Amino acid sequence: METFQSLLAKKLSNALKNAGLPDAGELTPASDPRFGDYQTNAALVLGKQRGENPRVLAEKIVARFDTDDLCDAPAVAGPGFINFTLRPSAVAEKTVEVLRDDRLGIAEAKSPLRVVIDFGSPNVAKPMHVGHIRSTVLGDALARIAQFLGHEVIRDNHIGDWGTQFGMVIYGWKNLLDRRALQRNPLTEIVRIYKETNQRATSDPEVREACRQELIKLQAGDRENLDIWNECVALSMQDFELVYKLLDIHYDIQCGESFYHDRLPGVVERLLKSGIAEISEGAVVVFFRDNPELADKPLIIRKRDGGFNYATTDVATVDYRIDDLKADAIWYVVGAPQILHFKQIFNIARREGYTADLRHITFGSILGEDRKLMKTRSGENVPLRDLLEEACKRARKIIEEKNPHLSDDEKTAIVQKIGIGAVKYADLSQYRMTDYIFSWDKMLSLQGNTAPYLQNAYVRIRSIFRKAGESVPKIDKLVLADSAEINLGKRLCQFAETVPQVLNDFRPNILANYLFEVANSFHTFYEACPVLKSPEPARSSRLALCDLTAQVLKQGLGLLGIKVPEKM
RNA sequence: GCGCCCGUAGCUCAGCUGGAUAGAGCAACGGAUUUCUAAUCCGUGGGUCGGGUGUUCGAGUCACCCCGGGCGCGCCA
Repeated sequence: METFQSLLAKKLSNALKNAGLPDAGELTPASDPRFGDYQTNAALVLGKQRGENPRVLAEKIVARFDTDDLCDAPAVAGPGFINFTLRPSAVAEKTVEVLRDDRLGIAEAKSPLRVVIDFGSPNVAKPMHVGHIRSTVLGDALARIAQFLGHEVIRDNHIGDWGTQFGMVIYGWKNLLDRRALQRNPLTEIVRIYKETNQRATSDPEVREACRQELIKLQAGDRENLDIWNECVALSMQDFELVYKLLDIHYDIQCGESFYHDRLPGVVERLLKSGIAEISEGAVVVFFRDNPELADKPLIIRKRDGGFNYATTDVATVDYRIDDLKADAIWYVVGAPQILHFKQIFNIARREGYTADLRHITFGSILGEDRKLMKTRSGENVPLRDLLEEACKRARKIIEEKNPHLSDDEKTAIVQKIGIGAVKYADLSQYRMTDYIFSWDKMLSLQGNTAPYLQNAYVRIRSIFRKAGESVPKIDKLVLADSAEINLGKRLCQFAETVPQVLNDFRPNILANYLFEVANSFHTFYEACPVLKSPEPARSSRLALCDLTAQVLKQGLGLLGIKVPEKM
């Protein structure tokens, strides 16, 4: 199925050829409804290239443009733009086409990639907190979208399960552990012993040294320490799973840092051998002398004491993902503070001859109402599970107010979709690089660009079908007369143009904003155009529009990892 | 010192590769409901796009310099 955009672009290309001109500029949705539905700046670009009057060129192009019932005669406007307005009949036909397509018009990628997406990556022995929302939710949405577009996605949870923190955890386990507390709430107890050990270590050099020894024993394969480590990892994973279940997130593989442990010596040897790394002040270091930006920022891959670090693991991770998993691309959904680190890692990968497409997909922070990093009142990280439960609690309160007659079971199911959806949407509807201020009232509001507003549009449609008591009519012809109908139809046809755009720059907010516009157009239509009370053929047409709107909302939100309720 | 990100309406934010008179939502004000979920819709007011210089037919967008905020830069992850 072809979108209006690509149909028009082809026609434009033909017109240019017939006018003896090369392809130029671009054909995009109109910047303003006054200018029609699509516009091209081809004549402006060509005018500049050839030193000719753009308006004259535009006229020449328009004269050779075959509209073919698709749109009205293109109009030349302003400095030389060409504007296209779709004919309602063409919109009606395309809408039917989209309705019959189980992909809602969205084409699969021409050259599918195998892409590893690295997102989430919580640390063992620490509960997941707000800091993990963005990576997790953004990574999951990108994975869903890439997968839907036909890419082969491998979702990888790069868990922090092998850091220096284990020296302290093991020391705490051996000296401070309360077994009963561990049974009651495992992660809380592990965090407690970790924190307490950390405190002791800062003030007491002997404790610090003891922790170091525990870490060395662990890394040397000491049985007792390995057992403790294994148990901590398992308990932490159980805790992560609870959150993933709430968020409806799954991973294909969970290769944490420990997975790469025994590959690290080989990595360092290889880099030394190839001359990419060298020994400096007793450590093994990679310099980036020919890169002005990195010239004064070397990267240590083996410490003076022989230990490996984060950077070593990340080099090994690139190896595994490309050599073993055969990835064409790796997307790292990791916060902006690590930009430098990934530049270094990617630079090494290129020097080693890897050609895979490596992307660091960065994002900003979540701030509290005070515009500082979001923390609890006591200054701690807000546990993610608490936050999600709070979201559901608040959603329940609203539902009970608005729709008290729902059964308890119904409410519970709805509340999860609304509460979790609100948290996810608040994140995804905003450009990922901007820090955003976390506000319960805003994200759960029924007005504005929020998940509940979009979900409500869906619910209203479902309500119409319940009321009608009939299944969706199979239609082969739509009649679009009212401007609200035509606008909605156009909007729905744009779904296929919007979704692929997200991956241009990894911006799910493009899809979120589109869905908001769909819901807006639908509500306008809903006010202006009665559905069930209309005579045929309007009634069937409108039912079909409703049906397609519901499908686009459900599919679109689904691609963002957000569910829709039938009632709310 | 070097580098990265951000700065757009009172508030929260869109504006991908430079395109026409800069847009939403909230808040404010004014309307609409015998109607499929008013949980909505329609309308009004609101801007030196942090400041400046430059590049060009055209700059919120690109380059350079400032201002303000955040972050990162050999032995943490």
